[in-house]
Amino acid sequence: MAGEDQSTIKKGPWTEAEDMQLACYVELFGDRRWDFIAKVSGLKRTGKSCRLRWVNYLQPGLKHGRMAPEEEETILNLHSLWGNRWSRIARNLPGRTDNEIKNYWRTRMRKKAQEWRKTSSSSSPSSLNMTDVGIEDNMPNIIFVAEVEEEEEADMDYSLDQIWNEVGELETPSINFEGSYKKEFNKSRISIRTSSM
DNA sequence: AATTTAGACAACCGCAGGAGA
DNA sequence: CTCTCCTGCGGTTGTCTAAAT
Repeated sequence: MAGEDQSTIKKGPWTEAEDMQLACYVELFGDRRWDFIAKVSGLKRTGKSCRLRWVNYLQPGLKHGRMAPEEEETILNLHSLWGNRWSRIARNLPGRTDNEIKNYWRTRMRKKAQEWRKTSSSSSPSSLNMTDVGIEDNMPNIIFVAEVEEEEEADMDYSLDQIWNEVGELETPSINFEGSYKKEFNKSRISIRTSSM
């Protein structure tokens, strides 16, 4: 245990005063020893929370707001190369954080999944070629086969997140479903076939 | 004008890996 | 060598706001 008093740990959005306090202490002690900073600053936050706040919001040089078209393109390219290695992708986008990129990607994929659902409901509902999703140009042909359980089929309780998860994973065949990828894959209700057409 | 929906952003959680005792 | 603690990463959830109905 980190020895934090659970009863006094604060959660939720940071206030401006907390931000200033954190920034001061990071200035003093550097952006490394987060548990220490959390303690000496008097902030009732965990070291983890302090680090996250600094990295994603307070750190100098961060860009906020919409992604530029060049940034979007970079994300697409790097994601097709590295998959969900957000921090790695972020290192190639100065001023952007892994969290930001992850959020951007998630939103984008959700949108794609919705578009797909619309179009697929008017055509064949049970299979999907990746090119239909509009993401894939340089992948082997991959076909989704939805194995929707009966009780879920009726009300389309077919999570968009699951769809985009699968799409995201498939974009990076080199990742080989390691670690949490594997975990998520096992939970999935979609099976995936790679066809060699 | 009120309500609902979608998008964007912020923050938490669990886990894994590395460093140091 | 083993254990503990800390940090960083990726996934997930919550919140806020703008747009649509």
